[in-house]
Amino acid sequence: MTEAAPRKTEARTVQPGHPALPRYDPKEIEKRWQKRWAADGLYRTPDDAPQPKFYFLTMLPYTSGDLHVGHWYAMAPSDTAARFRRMRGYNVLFPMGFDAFGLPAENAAIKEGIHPHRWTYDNIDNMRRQLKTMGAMFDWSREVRTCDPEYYRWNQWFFLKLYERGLAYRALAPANWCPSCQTVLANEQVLPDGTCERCGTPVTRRDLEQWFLRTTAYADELLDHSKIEWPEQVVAMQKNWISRSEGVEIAFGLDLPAGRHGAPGVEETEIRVFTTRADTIFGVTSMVLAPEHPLVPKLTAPDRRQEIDKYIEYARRQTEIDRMSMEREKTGVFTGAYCKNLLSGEDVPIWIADYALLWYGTGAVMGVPAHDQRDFEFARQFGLPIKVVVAPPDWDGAPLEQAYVEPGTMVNSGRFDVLPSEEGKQAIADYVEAQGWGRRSISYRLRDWLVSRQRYWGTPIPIVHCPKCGPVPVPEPGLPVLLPEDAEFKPTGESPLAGHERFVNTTCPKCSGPARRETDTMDTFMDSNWYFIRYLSPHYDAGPVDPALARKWLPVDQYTGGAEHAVMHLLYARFFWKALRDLGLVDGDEPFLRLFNQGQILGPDGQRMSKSRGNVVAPDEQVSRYGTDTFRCYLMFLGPWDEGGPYAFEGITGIWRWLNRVWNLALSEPPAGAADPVAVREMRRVTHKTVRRVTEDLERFRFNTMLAALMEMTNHLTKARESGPVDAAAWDESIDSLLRMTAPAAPHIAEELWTRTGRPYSVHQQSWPTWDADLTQEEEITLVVQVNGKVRDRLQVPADIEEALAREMALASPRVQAHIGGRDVLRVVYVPGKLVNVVVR
RNA sequence: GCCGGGGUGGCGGAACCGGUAGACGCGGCGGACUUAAAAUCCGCUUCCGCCUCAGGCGGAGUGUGGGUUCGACCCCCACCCCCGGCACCA
Repeated sequence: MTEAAPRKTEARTVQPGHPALPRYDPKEIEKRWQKRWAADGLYRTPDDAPQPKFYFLTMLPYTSGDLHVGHWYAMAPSDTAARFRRMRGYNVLFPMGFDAFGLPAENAAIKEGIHPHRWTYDNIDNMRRQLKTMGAMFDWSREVRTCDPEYYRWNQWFFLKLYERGLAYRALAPANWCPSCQTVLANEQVLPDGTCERCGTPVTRRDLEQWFLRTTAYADELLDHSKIEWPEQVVAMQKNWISRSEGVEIAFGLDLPAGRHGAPGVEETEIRVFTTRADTIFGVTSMVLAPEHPLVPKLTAPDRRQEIDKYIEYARRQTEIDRMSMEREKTGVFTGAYCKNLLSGEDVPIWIADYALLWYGTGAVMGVPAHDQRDFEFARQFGLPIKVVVAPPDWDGAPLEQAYVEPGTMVNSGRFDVLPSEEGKQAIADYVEAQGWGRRSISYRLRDWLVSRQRYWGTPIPIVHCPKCGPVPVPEPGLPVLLPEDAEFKPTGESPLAGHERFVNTTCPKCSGPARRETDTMDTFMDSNWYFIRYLSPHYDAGPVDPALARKWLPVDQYTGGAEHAVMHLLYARFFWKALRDLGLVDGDEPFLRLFNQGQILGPDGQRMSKSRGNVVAPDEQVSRYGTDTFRCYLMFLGPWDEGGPYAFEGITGIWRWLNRVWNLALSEPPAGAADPVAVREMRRVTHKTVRRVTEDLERFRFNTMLAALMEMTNHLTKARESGPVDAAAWDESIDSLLRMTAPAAPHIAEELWTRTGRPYSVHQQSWPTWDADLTQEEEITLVVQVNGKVRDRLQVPADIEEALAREMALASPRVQAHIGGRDVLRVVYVPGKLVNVVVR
């Protein structure tokens, strides 16, 4: 590729009062520079550059096949910020890859008869092509595809490391089952309304042997975000999701009367509950067990058995939707058994009810209707006594209309009476611990991550089930356990791999006897746990990452992506990183030091874009009409990046016009001659102020105001040129800065103009301009004069005006005098450089 | 219900640390160029009222109602609405 130069055949536009200029033709320019940059390896990130490293990561796309506006909205501003970093002297790593495993590939295969492998790789090729039209500085030499065996091999390797450490385990558990996807889902993948986040089908429960990763082992550490700069919103969502509660585990005595033993030999002598309200223990009037609680069959009275069984059956049939529906009346059944409140000595009837959740706390709730709204409703429903033990202020002993959950003074609580309930909480916890009836404990809402999936297009779990040895890890030389190409992948509820004889039948690595492979595959969030580590050395085969490069590049300095991943990817990835840290594979406690969530781009109607609504904006179409640079800038100009918002087709012309003005400005000779010194100083002031504004805006990802500042500068230069001779040096400085500052947002036009104005290739290897604070000083300011806080006059005064003079001028203003109207001046407030406020009355 | 974020012209949005509300852009209106249109360029454009109307003057105004302050889009209190998340978590 030769140096770009204006060609004779080019179309020209005539500017009023200016010689004919070549026309701005983004199509031609953009294609040409993309080729040149690729040929020159301009965006290859060296591992050994002397500059400080900066790892700028943006979330990789799922291989849906088409790059939509949402991708552009996420990536173009990220690219701009990364380019800015680079110009500021950092060695910036800005990689890209493809999240390539997952259900859609399989569904497409079933629907259209294309193999998931083929579907995925075709999509990758198309998306890579589309991504390249963005003109981003992605280092394609580091591309990662998560469905490549050389990638998922390390998923398996990690899995085995976690398994060795007891962080991966298999357990029988009631799992979220999507009848449509025919697979289990992690809790995070069930929407609040109880439907599958992928297909919207109501999720049901199934008891299944599943693989889990022990995320709860890191619950407390995951709750600590003090080492990272993340949006408050995401931090709040993670905290909320993990939700730590401090309380006490307390035993209730279980001494079943003869004849009440459901089964011979009930060895348990207690039921343990978890409570955060130990202070209310004297108010317990029922014990509520989750229907699936293991003690239930043992302690149910024979005459209650039928009803209890019916209720258990009813509870397990509930979909998440039923179970979560609001305003539902409390249901439950009495077991016929009692337990003993060890503190009060009272007998307490044992019930089962589905508002007690097996997985939370101990799966058993002490029912305190007076001080817990759920228990209150339950007691009302079944006529259980409501015993007040924490007196509300001014309580006259009347029955409560609803649970009183606030602190108060303890009553009816034996030796703890009269204590403030907050103190009572501690006193009772101490007492319980001293008596050996329980201990303080912590419960989390967070549950372990269910990672196995009964689907084909994913990473096979590298375990062999041997009838003699049980589950046996595949030894490292046996990795990767390859996903067979020729599987029948119709969903049956069992993994499609289960029907693949050659895959399933194997020998036990331990005893060499016949054995069967695990046929479940891993959740695709496993892939996104560490893809950013693989970018560093995508083809390294002695480990998941070249350790030297891991030390150099990790952790990620800046991560950008959508907030929808707050409690899935972003939580799993933090967990995973911490596990890797403890395995000695990475250093540091957090994978992503800074996070920024862009908002969501909506259709022109303000609704989520969807084919069915017909409000989808096709990026390719916008690009072919206006060019990549215009489209990139427009996405950034729409509004604050973290807010997202509707895409308005009309507005893009504003950016288009602006880039054309920049084009004309840079290529036209300004009128020569002796320039007015005031105008020269003004031009330099505008330029240096703009450099400051743009720099500060880019640091904070405020692309919309950055572009507004560049437009203002452009407008100023246009006017300056119209209104007389221009100082050549000041003009050159302005154009130079303008082009450098335009380069991150509109890389192609900036490069073209940079070259056409005789500057050395490439603008993207130039340093970012700096500003001179002295030159940004205004000579004149507008002094606002207020009377009683209302603006009454504006005076043009020298910036360094003396206070006395300013006050004098303000009071002398006829407009101000008119508004004072002879009233007494009480005081005059002077704010240097801003205003004078005359207070009268 | 709880936790975050937000409510500013016709529209997207701007406003530093409490000091000119409406930058920048779209749209609209008027004008220049053109046979014409497109494109481009220039001017005006928060609302209301008034006047001696190329201009000028006054009032109101940042979801609502209060408060603090010389001065509030910004701080405080109460409330309404919108968006996102969580929601029987003991």
